[in-house]
Amino acid sequence: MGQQSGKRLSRKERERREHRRLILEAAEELFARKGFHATSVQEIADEAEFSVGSLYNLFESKERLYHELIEMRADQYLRKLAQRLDEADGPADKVRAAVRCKLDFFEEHRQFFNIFGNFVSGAESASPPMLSKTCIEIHGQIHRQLESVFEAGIQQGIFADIDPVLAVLALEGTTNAIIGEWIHTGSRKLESMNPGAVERILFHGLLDGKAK
Amino acid sequence: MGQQSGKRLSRKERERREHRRLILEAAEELFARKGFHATSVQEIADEAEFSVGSLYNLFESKERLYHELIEMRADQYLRKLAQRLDEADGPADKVRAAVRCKLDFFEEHRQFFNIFGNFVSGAESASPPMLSKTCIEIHGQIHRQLESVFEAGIQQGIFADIDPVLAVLALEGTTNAIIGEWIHTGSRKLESMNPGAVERILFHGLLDGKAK
Amino acid sequence: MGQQSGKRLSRKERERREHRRLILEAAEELFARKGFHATSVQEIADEAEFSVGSLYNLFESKERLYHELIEMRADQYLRKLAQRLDEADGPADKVRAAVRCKLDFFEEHRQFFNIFGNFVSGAESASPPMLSKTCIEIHGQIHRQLESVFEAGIQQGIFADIDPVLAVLALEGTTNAIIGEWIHTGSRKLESMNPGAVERILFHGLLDGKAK
Amino acid sequence: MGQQSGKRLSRKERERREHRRLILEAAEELFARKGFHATSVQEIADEAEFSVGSLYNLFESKERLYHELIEMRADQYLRKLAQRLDEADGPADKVRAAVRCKLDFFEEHRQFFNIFGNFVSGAESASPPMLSKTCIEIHGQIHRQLESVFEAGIQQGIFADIDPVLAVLALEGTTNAIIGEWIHTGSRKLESMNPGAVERILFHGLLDGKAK
DNA sequence: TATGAATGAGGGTTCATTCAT
DNA sequence: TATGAATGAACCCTCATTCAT
Repeated sequence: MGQQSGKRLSRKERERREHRRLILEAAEELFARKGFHATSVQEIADEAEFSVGSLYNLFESKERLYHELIEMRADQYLRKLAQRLDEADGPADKVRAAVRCKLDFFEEHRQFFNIFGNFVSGAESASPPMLSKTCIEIHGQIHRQLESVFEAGIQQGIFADIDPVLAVLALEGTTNAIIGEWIHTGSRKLESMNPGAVERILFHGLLDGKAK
Repeated sequence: MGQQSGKRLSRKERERREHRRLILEAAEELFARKGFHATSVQEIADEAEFSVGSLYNLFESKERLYHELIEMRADQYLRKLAQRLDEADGPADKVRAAVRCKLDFFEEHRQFFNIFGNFVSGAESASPPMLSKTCIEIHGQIHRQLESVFEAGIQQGIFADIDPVLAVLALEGTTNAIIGEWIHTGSRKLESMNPGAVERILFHGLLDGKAK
Repeated sequence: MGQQSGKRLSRKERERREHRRLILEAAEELFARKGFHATSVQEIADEAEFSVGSLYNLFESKERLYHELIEMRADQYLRKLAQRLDEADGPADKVRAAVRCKLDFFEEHRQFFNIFGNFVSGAESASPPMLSKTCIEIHGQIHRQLESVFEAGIQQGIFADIDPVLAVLALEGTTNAIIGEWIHTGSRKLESMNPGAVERILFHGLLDGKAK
Repeated sequence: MGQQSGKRLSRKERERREHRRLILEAAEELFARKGFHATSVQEIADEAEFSVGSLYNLFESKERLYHELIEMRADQYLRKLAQRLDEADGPADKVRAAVRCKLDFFEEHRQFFNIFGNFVSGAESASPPMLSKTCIEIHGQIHRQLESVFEAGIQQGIFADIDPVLAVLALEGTTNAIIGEWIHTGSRKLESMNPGAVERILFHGLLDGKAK
């Protein structure tokens, strides 16, 4: 009863999800700023304007909340990346798409970079142990997708005969460093750090083309 | 008092430094493995075979200990890097030296990468806030050194006309990703991740040279 | 309003009582199994298939619910005991009736023994403090009834000249120990723990009759 | 070094034991009065005039503290009982010794009765689940000792041919009821509840000897 | 100087109770 | 009236830091 038009979700259920979203947002901001251990459940609840009890009605534990936060954003990212790769034509374009997708995503969710980015460097230390598994898996998925792009490009003679794993590390490492620099230098987008410049360096390297 | 002859350090002072070193070593291992918050002062003291009281006689606080640990290794790294850059001839060789220096250093001190690497991505989250300042400064010093290498290389027409900041990010990001992969995939040195392969990708990019 | 004809209880009132009964039953099982503190209001509501809100509409508090549970069963027991004592002829028979009544009652309601039995030994510890008063009163009523049986038996020369208080304690203590043993050893009725054996030991004591 | 005369315990170790004793005493009083769940660690620490932290330096957990408390007193009781049984001559005397030993012990440690006595009636509900095992075992030890006394007495024709298990339950149940009554009626020793009266009722039963 | 027991604020979590719907 | 989400005080426990010895 009542109008359940498109969504067929009860009001209760809709509210529940909204409240979860609000808490996840508050948590994202705090975890990103202070890290997992230094953020208290009380702070998250305060920031989201709920009581601790309510938080625990919606999430099993602080750890599980962190987990869900990462899974939510990571899924979002994975879906976006898959779509952009799918839309792009040919290996070179797919690499460009991957770069742009990543820069776009983390420009919008730069808080999340501080949470997820930690794992890029293999530093699982700052988070609950159980978590690293999830993060490693997600990184694995991203890497596998990109590796297959490079493999295709190498077979087609577009890319040089470089180990695809290494190619992915160069791509991911470079973009991570750039995003980190954005965040760290106070959020303005540096002129030179546009996708074009990144692609140029990835595709052609540092050496002067004319010199070759 | 006592003999201060050649070294102009008293036995007391020498012992003091040795004890600090032992504690810093124990701390490095634990911080790297479990992170700052999950490592207790008691554990560090136990591992180093001192009492907590002694630890506090030698270090102001847990936070300060972490600080000093990073400063110690970072200084070591900075000195080594400066020396290698100095020894190398010409911008291209200096870049090769920087890559090799970094891979060498973190292969020997991979524990330290889990501590210091966290800051690479701008993620100060996992550590006490005061700390990030030190780390940012150190990263700043490294970056400035490398930037001047690239500036020289560009002026000499060896490197393409790329923003040196971006070039440094590519260099640092790629090497970070590789080191992270080493550590994470269980410490064996992947075949393709030798300095030569890294330099190839940095210098010539991903595209097939013949295609150009 | 509504039909109140024969029973002079409205449907509302009848439902109310039925719901209270259902909740009390669920609570009895849980309190007996897990104790007062380890049983949550939520669990009771779930077990009885009501919401917590409904539970609180019917009972003032968890503590009061516990209270009423004990009062309900204790009244039931007191009525049954009074009836059996009334039906029995002479002090000795009344004692036999008391023993059988108690064993019968707690065989049927062994869950309740875990709740009420706690007070037997004067141990009010596990329950809310306010509760002990009710329990003490009920124990008092039982004891007074039994004491008057012994007083009569002594006056009639049937029982030895023992303090009736002590006699009641022997009767109650022995039966409590037996019921506790039943429950504890897993619910089978031990061969030797029949009312006859209990009465034998209470009436004639441990010493061999022939030896007298 | 220092004088370690009789005890060869360091001062540190002696203090440690003394502090444990003080906390156990405070805990005994509170657990006895309010039960396990209703007693907070903070309260115990306050009562013993230590900080919570100190309590946790000396005891693993609240549960373990409770455990140790029971084990300590129960061992004390078991030793005393064994000694008294050993000293007594013949089954009848041993039963007398058991009664007196129990009344003496719990007169001195009536607080402990509220903790340990709970288990007499098989009501394990009020305590942490792990605990009941310890208590059941201890009760088992006591019962086995007493059962063998009755078995011997029956074989020697001193006791009537009653199931020894039942005889033990009568002995234990009766004494429990009496101790409970002592505690509950405010600690004065009732005139009629002297060991002699208890033994009389246990040995000769309720019936008037002349009537037989 | 070296020790480690003592401290207590702060952590994550639970749950009896309330109240808007 | 029936519901169950929201509340927050209180729980047990940890650990960086201090200080008497």
